[in-house]
Amino acid sequence: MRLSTKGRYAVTAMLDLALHGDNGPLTLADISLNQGISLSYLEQLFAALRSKGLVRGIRGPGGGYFLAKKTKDISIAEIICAVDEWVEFTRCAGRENCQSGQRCLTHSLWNELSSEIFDFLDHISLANLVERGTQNQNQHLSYSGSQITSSSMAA
Amino acid sequence: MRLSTKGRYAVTAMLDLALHGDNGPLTLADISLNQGISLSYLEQLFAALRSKGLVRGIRGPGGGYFLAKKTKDISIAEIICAVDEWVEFTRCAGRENCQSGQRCLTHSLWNELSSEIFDFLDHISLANLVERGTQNQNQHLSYSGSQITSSSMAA
DNA sequence: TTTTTACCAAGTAATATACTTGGTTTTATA
DNA sequence: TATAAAACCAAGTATATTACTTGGTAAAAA
Repeated sequence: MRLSTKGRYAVTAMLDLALHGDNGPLTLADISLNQGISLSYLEQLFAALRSKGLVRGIRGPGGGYFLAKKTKDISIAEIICAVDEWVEFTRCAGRENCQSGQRCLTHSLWNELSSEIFDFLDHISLANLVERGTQNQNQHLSYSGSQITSSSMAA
Repeated sequence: MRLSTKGRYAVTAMLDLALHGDNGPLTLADISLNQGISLSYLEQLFAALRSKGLVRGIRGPGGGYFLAKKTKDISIAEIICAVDEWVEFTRCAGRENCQSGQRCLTHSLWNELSSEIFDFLDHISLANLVERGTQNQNQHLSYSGSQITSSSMAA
């Protein structure tokens, strides 16, 4: 998987868009100023976000970008995937030089962990983050994913 | 934050070590063969893992590496941090050109999300992954972190 | 004393990141 | 209708990171 600064830029920009709310479209120049990201780099990120149907762009004066979906329907995973692409690796699929089993086992375990991280990020929406910002400071984000306790895993 | 292929290599190698269990130390040459990672690159990764007290190396014939702690006491976050270093960004700390508030808000929201991801990975241990491997296939990993439901966040 | 291993340092090639330059459309508005 | 503001697009470049290479030294078992 990947999840580095590029995805962070995208999430930060999308958050900016979400916080701006319904005050008309927000220009990339504004986001560039707000977040300290170069305009052209934002253009590239937003080309990806647009192609994935996460934002809509309006040309001409008074134009800009706004979210193409409700904030509750946009997950962090979606945003990161749009710009970073979530790679599934080690698809050794049992054949080839994986006869020992050991290799395949670590691979499949990593793949599970990878998709678990995906699920985690997929269950946090932009709306969650925004709501979090408009409330008091001492709460934490939630993970409302598969409700499995640690006891269900131990032994 | 960062969490790219380098961290994946480290986690995969540590998993290999964990699965190997108590059958004496495992050589980097073995891991290199098992996981398809270059020996010298592994050496670099293990130098970091060793300096963080996650593994111990034994020199000479019959030597190799073994885990320096119990698998239940080694979290995925620890492993990734050892090789990838977890960066805290956007420490604009309220001053400078953050008067608008908007910028600081997105920054602090991202920082919260970042530490939430850290907590998530910090609550998954090597033991969890290994146990997962020795059981049947249809279970999922658990996140036994802060038990907050989504309802506690919504409005 | 030979071999096997960890350990170490200084490189390099390939790739990804973040940015730059120089455009073209579209569209509101003066 | 001309101008300017914006999205949109393509092709570059500098920097940093990733993954690997080379060529060692040090420790310890046989």
